[in-house]
Amino acid sequence: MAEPERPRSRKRRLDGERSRAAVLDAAIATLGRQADASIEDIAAAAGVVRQTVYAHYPSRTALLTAVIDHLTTETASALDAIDVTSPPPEQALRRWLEASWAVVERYPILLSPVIATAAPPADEHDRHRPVTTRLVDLVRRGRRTGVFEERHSEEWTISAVIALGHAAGQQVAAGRMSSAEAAAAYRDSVLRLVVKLPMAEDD
Amino acid sequence: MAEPERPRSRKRRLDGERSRAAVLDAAIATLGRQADASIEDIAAAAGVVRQTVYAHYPSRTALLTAVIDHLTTETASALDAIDVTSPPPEQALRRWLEASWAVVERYPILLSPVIATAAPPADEHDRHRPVTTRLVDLVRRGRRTGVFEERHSEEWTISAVIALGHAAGQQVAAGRMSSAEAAAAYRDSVLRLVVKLPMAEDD
DNA sequence: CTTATCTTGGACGTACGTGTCTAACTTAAG
DNA sequence: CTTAAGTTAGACACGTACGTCCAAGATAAG
Repeated sequence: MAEPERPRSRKRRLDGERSRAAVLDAAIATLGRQADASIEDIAAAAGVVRQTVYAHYPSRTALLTAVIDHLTTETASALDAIDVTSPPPEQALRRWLEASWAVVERYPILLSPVIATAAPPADEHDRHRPVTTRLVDLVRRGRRTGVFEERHSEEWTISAVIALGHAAGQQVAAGRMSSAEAAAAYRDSVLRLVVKLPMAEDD
Repeated sequence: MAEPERPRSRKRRLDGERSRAAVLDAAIATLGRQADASIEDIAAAAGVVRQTVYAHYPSRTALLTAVIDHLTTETASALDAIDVTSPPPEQALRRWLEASWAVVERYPILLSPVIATAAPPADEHDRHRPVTTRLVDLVRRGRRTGVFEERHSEEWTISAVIALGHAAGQQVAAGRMSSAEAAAAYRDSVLRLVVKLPMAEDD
């Protein structure tokens, strides 16, 4: 965390940083396709050799951690770019859905069990919590203001939104829907599920 | 399929069949919790030793196939018990949801990637298709009769229903919702998503 | 150009899961 | 009780992935 990145030695080659980034990208892409990909697979995808991976990341766990950290940072900044707190909840939700879909499309690994399962030893059980945090706040606000459905628990709403995101991502991955179709279906479905209807229905 | 189960040898011990069933049950339970459980794990859960598993199932793949076959049969018969073709689509969907939730609750492995991933070599890519087939037919009928939403593709509806089932199952598994809560949330959410609203909204 | 960094190839040890075999034992079936 | 079915313990071969070490070659930095 508090690492000043002190250039203590006189020579540092940007050569190294490039291959380090290549390995990280390859890990994200490869693990997104195959959650149990080996270091060998990742190295091949990065165009390097297994030992080079270990030169930058001491262990598989370390690489996994780096992947998750990178994704968390990227996602957080992508979601920070949108304002989700001031617009009316429905509008904010639309923006959140659009932004998060874009991120998921760029990093399909986010929908893979790699992230959830990769909790090393006794780390936080939800590393990607910083991402859903904004959604949680948004849902709470929508409920407080009376424009979001409150029939079921808040957590159910969150998990339903995530689950529909998974479904949309899988449709695209399976080639059964275009990215635009999936995005629209995802958006419409979530809104239909979350936003309270104009007139109250019976039970 | 057409195996007369001929008692060709003079002695057959029901002892064997009991442990065979124990292994199968243990495999279903264990793989439901941990998709990559070893034969050792399954054997331990069954109260036997690894070699005993191999005495009944020649390979891991064979065991997996047996698990899937068993689940397919069980699920099919559970869903055959309900009539999903004659009642009005919404009512039929309610029944389908209730029945399929009961099955999923009994066999959490159905929501695990074990089933989808376990396609051996060039087998059907969807072994559990016989289960969703009924849902597909039901959704088609509801669309034709004009009571189900047609805004997005049929396949999206199916995959959304499955995805919400996953979400509900995970909530229960994580202890965040009771089984009854999850069932209700699942049912309500699917209906809200699938059934056309009384009055057409704008775009 | 010199030097330290980086990558590479080769080899090695370890751990784990699969699948097979065999001999000894328990136990249900006749 | 006798016999064959079934389970067990032990050992083995095999493959795969992880992680480490080292020496040689390529290359960017000064």
